Amino acid sequence: MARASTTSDVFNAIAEPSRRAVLEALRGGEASVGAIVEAVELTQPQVSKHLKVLREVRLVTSRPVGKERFYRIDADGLRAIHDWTGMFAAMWNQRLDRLDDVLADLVQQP
Amino acid sequence: MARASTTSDVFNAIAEPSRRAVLEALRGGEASVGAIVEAVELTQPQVSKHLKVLREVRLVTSRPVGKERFYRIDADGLRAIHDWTGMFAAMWNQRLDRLDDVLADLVQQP
DNA sequence: TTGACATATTCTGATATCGGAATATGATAT
DNA sequence: ATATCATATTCCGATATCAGAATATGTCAA
Repeated sequence: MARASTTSDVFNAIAEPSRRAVLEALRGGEASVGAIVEAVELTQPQVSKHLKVLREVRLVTSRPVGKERFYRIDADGLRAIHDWTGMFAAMWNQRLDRLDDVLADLVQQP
Repeated sequence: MARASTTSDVFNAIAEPSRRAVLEALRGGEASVGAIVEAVELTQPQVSKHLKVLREVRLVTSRPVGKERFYRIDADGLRAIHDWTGMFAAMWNQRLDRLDDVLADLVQQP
């Protein structure tokens, strides 16, 4: 048997650098496929294929608008990975709760 | 071209469920290969091969003790993934709620 | 040195995955 | 209906990756 299919596994889905790039391109919010194609430097079919994988593991959702299709991040799956790596937080020494830092920074800005 | 080699990429290294199992088996601290083989249900050669990958991306280090070899987690690589997923923390629903609470509190306090 | 034990490596075959090119689907407008 | 634009899918060939079996390396003890 070979590796678990990328389709059913969030860890595998983000193992691909291009897919991480797509997710990063969506950090600002919704974007059409065309906008993603411009943001990351990939061809349209490549982006569509990566989006399909991300859709199948529920890392993104899409919404049709005219002939375009807007994608947005559904971050819960990423949170699962964050939590998994967080299991090992006790093994790195400084700054255990980075997320709290982020929240603190946000709060500092009125 | 196919996917980036698992050898040079921490994301790929933990994309494999067996390798995550090995890491989880090491949460308690150092363990010999034999102990890992018993903890996860894999053959010895499989475990050795997965350990090799984990070594190459620096997720584990090893230390010889007699004829055994003890492995331990080097968690910094996991921290990189933790940080990457943390980039999307603002998009987690629960955290957003929490942020809303924090902001509401701020507004309440003059 | 020989034997026993622990771990690592090499080989093989099956499958998954990628990029690229071509093509298909779907929506709107004329 | 047809053209056009946006996106999705299919086909291909090359490569990566896995599990399993066999074998190699290395360490200690008798």
